[in-house]
Amino acid sequence: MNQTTPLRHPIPDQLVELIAQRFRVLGEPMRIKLLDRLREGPATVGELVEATAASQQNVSKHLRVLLEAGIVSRAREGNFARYAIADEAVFRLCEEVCGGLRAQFAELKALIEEGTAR
Amino acid sequence: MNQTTPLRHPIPDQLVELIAQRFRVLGEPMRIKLLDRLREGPATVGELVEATAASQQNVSKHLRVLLEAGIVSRAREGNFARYAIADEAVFRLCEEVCGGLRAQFAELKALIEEGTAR
DNA sequence: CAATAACACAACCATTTAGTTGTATAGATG
DNA sequence: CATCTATACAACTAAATGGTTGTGTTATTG
Repeated sequence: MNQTTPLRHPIPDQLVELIAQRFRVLGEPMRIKLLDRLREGPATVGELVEATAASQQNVSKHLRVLLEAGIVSRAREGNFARYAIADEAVFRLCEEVCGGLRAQFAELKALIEEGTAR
Repeated sequence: MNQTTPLRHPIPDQLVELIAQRFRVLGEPMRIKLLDRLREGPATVGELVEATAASQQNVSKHLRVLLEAGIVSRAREGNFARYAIADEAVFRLCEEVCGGLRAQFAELKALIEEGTAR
C-alpha cells in the first residue's frame, strides 16, 4: 500500500481535473497551517482557531474544504467537533514539495556564491 | 538525493507560504496538462498549443507560471522556445495524489457495494 | 425551559486569476 | 530591408475564492 503507480499518458481530462483540484485544496496557507496543527493529533475547531489565530468562521470554512476533499475527518463529540487527518499521504506531499524547495534554494545559493566569489 | 526529510513543527509561516504557493501552481488543469505533455519530452510552445488545444497566449501564460516556479526550463532555439521539465519531482507529487484518489475511490466503492448488497 | 457554548451556514465584499483580445519583440527568410 | 513566424507581454473581463459579518443549529447546563 501507499506505493505510487505510474500514471498513464495522456492523463484523461477528468483525472487532470481531480488532480488539479486536490492540489488547489493544498494551495492555501491557512489550510496548510490547519494540517500542520493536526499533525500533532486530532483537534476541535476551538483548538484550531487558537493554533492559527484566525476567526472561527474562517477556520470552519477551510475545514469544510479539507473535509470535502477527504483530507480530514470530522467526529462530533457533544458540543465539539473533533477533526483529524484522514489521509496521511498529504504529509508526504508536503515533504516532497519541501524537498523541491530545498533543491531550488541550494541551486540559487550555489549561483550566488559563484557570482560573488570573484 | 530526492529523499524527503521530515518537516519541523510548527512549520514557519514563510515556509507555509512557499509550500502553498507551489501547490497553487499545480492546482490548475491546464498546467497539469502541459506537464503531462512535457513528460513525453521537451516541446515548443506550438507543440504544447497543439497538445492542449488552448490558445497560444494562454499556453504562454501558464508556461510562464511554471517557469517562474522552477518546474520547467526554457531554451530559445532560433525562433522557437523549447520548454522542458526542470523538476522531475512534480511527477512523484502527481502520482502520490493519484494514489490518494485511488484510495478514496476504493473506499467509496466499498461503501456503495455494501449499501446495495442487501 | 431559558441561557449559553461550540460550531456551521449564508450573504457579502475584495482580491485573485484564468482566458481572451490586441499588440510588441525577436529571429528567420527572401 | 521588408516580411513572416514564433513567442511574449499587456489590458481587460468574468469567474472563483478568501475573509468578514451576521445568523442558524445543536447540545449542554442551570
